[in-house]
This record gives sequence, C-alpha cells and structure tokens, in this order.
Amino acid sequence: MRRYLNMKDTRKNPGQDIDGKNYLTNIAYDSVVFGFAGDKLKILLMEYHNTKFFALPGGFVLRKENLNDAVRRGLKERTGLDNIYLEQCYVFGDADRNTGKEMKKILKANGFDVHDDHWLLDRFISIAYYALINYESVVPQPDALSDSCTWYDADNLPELIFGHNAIVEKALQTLRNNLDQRLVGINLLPKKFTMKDLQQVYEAILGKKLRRTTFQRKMLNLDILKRHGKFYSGSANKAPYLYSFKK
Amino acid sequence: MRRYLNMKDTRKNPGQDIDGKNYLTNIAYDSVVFGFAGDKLKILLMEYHNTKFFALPGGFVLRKENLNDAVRRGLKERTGLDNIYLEQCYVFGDADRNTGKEMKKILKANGFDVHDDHWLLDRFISIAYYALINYESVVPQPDALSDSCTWYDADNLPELIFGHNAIVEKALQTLRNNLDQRLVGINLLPKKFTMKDLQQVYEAILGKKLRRTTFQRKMLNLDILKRHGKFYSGSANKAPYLYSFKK
DNA sequence: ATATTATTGTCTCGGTTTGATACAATAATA
DNA sequence: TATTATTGTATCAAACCGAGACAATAATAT
Repeated sequence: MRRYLNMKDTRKNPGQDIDGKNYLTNIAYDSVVFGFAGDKLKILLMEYHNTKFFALPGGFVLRKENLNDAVRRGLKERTGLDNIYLEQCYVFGDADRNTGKEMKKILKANGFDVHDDHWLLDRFISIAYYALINYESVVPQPDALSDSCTWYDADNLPELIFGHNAIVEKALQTLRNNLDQRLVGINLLPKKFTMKDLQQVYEAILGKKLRRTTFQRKMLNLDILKRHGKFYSGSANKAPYLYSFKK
Repeated sequence: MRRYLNMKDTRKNPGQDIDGKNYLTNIAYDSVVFGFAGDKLKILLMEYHNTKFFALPGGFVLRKENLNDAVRRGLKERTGLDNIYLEQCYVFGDADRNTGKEMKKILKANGFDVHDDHWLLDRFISIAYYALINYESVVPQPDALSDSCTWYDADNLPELIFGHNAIVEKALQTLRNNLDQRLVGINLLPKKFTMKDLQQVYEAILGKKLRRTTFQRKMLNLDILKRHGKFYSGSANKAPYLYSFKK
C-alpha cells in the first residue's frame, strides 16, 4: 500500500489531504511488478524513509478515474512506461488487515503527524495487480515518502508490511496459471532472446527446472517464434539462435 | 448490484440509511450464482418491483466485515446455504459504470425518493464473484425491493441493468478456465450422479458437445470418482452406474 | 419367451504429445 | 588440431486423445 505521491501537487499528498476527498475511500491497489534479469525473477519494492519498511508500490483511485487507469498512472510514475502488461490478481478484503499502525509510523517518519481518524489509517480493501515489464528498459523511481524503488529477487524478498508478502504469493500463483495461455515471455524479455533465456523465464516463474529438449521442441511447435541470426556470446561453445515473438 | 435488504432492520435499508455509514463507501459486490438442472446451466437473477429491471444479486460490505464474509452473508439470505463454493472473478472499476440512473428508478418504485447526492447513486467499484450451488437444495428468496429471485438459463438471459451482462460473461470465462483444475462438478451436482450428468455439466459450461467415450475415459482415469450401484431410470436401455466424488 | 431399441461401458486403432536419451554440430580455447 | 561446453535435432517408448466399433443390458413390443 505504498502510495504514489507528487510533492508538487499537495492534493495528492496523503498527509495534507485531510479528508482524502480526492480519492475513493477505503479502496487501494497494490501492484506486483515482475521483471527478469540474469536467471532471476525480480519484483519492484519501495523502501520508506527512516523506517526499514518495505512494501509493494500501490496507490489510490481518483474519484473520476477508472480503476485500471489509476494503476497505470502509478506504474508510469515508478517506471516511466506507458503500455504495461497488467492483470488483476485478487482482492484482499479482510477487515483486520490492520495497515493503520504501520501507515502512521511512515507518515510520522516523513513529518506528518496525523490524527487517529485520518483517512489513511482507516480500513482499506486492496485490489492486487501484477505487471510484467522489460527489466532493462526501466530505471525505477522512488516517490516523496520513500528512499528507493528497486528490484529484489522474487525468491528472496525481505519481509513486507501491510501483509504484502501474501499479495506477492498470490500474484506468483496467478502468473503461473497464466503462463501457458498468455505468452508471458513476450513482456519480460527483450525483443530478441535465446531459447535458453525463454526457458529461464519459465523456470523462474514455475520455480522448477524444465527439460531442455522438451521445452525447445514445445516452443518451436507452438509456431509463435521467429528465428533470426546467431548470438555469439564469446563463450567456447555453439552459438544459439536468437528468436523474437511473431506479431 | 441488487442489494440484500432486510426490512426489519432499517440500518440495512439503503433508502433510509442516508449517509450509508454502515457500509464501506464506493464498494459493492455482485455474485453470479450458477446452478445446473436438466441439461442447462442456470443463473440466479433478481427482478425489481414495478420496473422490469433484472440484475445479479449483490450487496455492500459492512465497516467491520470481511469482503468474503459480506458475499457469503448475501448468498445465505438468497439461498439459505452456508458453505457455498465461492470464487472471486474480476473487479469492475470503470468510472462511467453509471448505475445511478437505474438505481434511482428502483428506489422511487419502492417509495424512496432520494436526493441526487445519496450514497447509493454515487460511483461504485464492483467486485464480482461466482458461486456454484446444488440447484435442488435451494429455494431462492427475493428481498424487500424485489419481486423475485429465480433461476434463468445461462444461455438465454434477459438484458440486465448495471452492466451485469458483462459480469456474467466474465464469470463464465473464469468458470471455463477453472473447469479442469477445480472439479467444478462436485459443487453443481447432487452427491450421486451418472456419467451423463457430469458430462452435461461440462458441456453446459463449455458451451459445446463433448465426445462421450473420450469424456468417460478421461474422468475414470482421473481416479476421482467412486462407483456405486446402478441407476434404473425406467427407460428401455442399459442402466448407468451412479458415481460420487472421492473425498 | 423372444425380438427390438436406446443407452451404456469398454476396447481398439491411428495420430499426436511428452519424457528421456543419444548424438552430431559448433564457437572459442588450449 | 584436439578439447570442452552448449545447442539443435533425432529417436524411442509411454501416455493421451479423437474416432469408431461392439457387446451388454433395461424396458417395451411382439
């Protein structure tokens, strides 16, 4: 439930927006942003000033804004990207999600001393999304309340506040379920990639090794890949072909 | 966005709950309740008094209530059932869902003449669920604002208000995707059933005919069915076995 | 009793997919 | 030129699926 802020616009500043009247109340979203680098699945995390708190990027929905647009607006502020692949994942709606205590600490650490009935300390239903982006095309940007917005290995995350570890888990499950249907690799890899790259994406998401020959045969038989020239890495072995996804 | 009401409790009466302070604001849920009878997939619809308006059953979330519990509470009022199979499906969050005009008509037809800034006429984000229940074990109950709550054929629904036809479509898609993984039949059929019953459930959900022999072989190979005695229907042909799902 | 009819349970055939292994091709290095 | 790690493809058996064949059988008609 890390919030996208813009200090130039006080209306978006949660400490000063006393009644939160610019946002829909009790509704937040959180996004699990996946990237892929080396052979690791990565996730974007924010770290708050002076707290050692980690959380997913998230935000609120403006009164006249589509929910999906709110999420895209937030992702644009963190990544600069416009056409991000985005999927809904799950709504976390338990009444005891109890985010107020941590939120109060964060606001205090940033100089906002708010009353106990401040809207940010109220209950929130959180709509979880996951996004897939190309790791290399992004330099993640922190916002006003946070030290950093950076990549962490999905299989080695720190503890997150606001119950966000459960959200990551759910996002991973959903991503796994969608893996075969939705050509996930197209969003996580650069335009051209080797078969090994593609296999490593699948392995990182599924959390298990796949058989090389079977994977290669299956991908080629799907008839979704276009083969280009070879990729000479400089290592002492046969150079693999580069592939791209057919349009 | 048909709301579960109880006339004995005016706090739950949306016409009289002026500021809606018992509920989370801007948040509603709608449920697509699936049943199966004969060879048809069925869906529960409410019809409003004096309006010819049809809509899905739905409701609001109390301030200290879990989202999932709110949906179960609503389903219990409509069906009397407690342990209903329930899945989240999608969040409809567009700002122009424009449910106010129809809602005003409904309230008016029920004797509530509300102001334009009444909370029920505000924007709502709707969290869509689908439920699977055993058709025979239920006598659907209307609420205070509605003439009826009854079953309709899923493949022949009337036009629904609040954009609910799109919600039904999304629920059907999700159900189809989950069909193989989640043993959907266990929730839609009585304890004992024939292979033909099970096949008809699959056909109704997928919207297409399946090959009898292949379906039978596949189901038996899954090793999830227990075979019981035969079912003598009285018709002039070989009697089929009865099956139940292994626990 | 016997024939008829519709439905059910199972088997078989060929085609496709999948798991597992083998092996030749090849890019850089020794 | 030999060596080494990796890559692309072939092969073989097992599993799976679509399609059809066929015997078994519950009630009815003769």
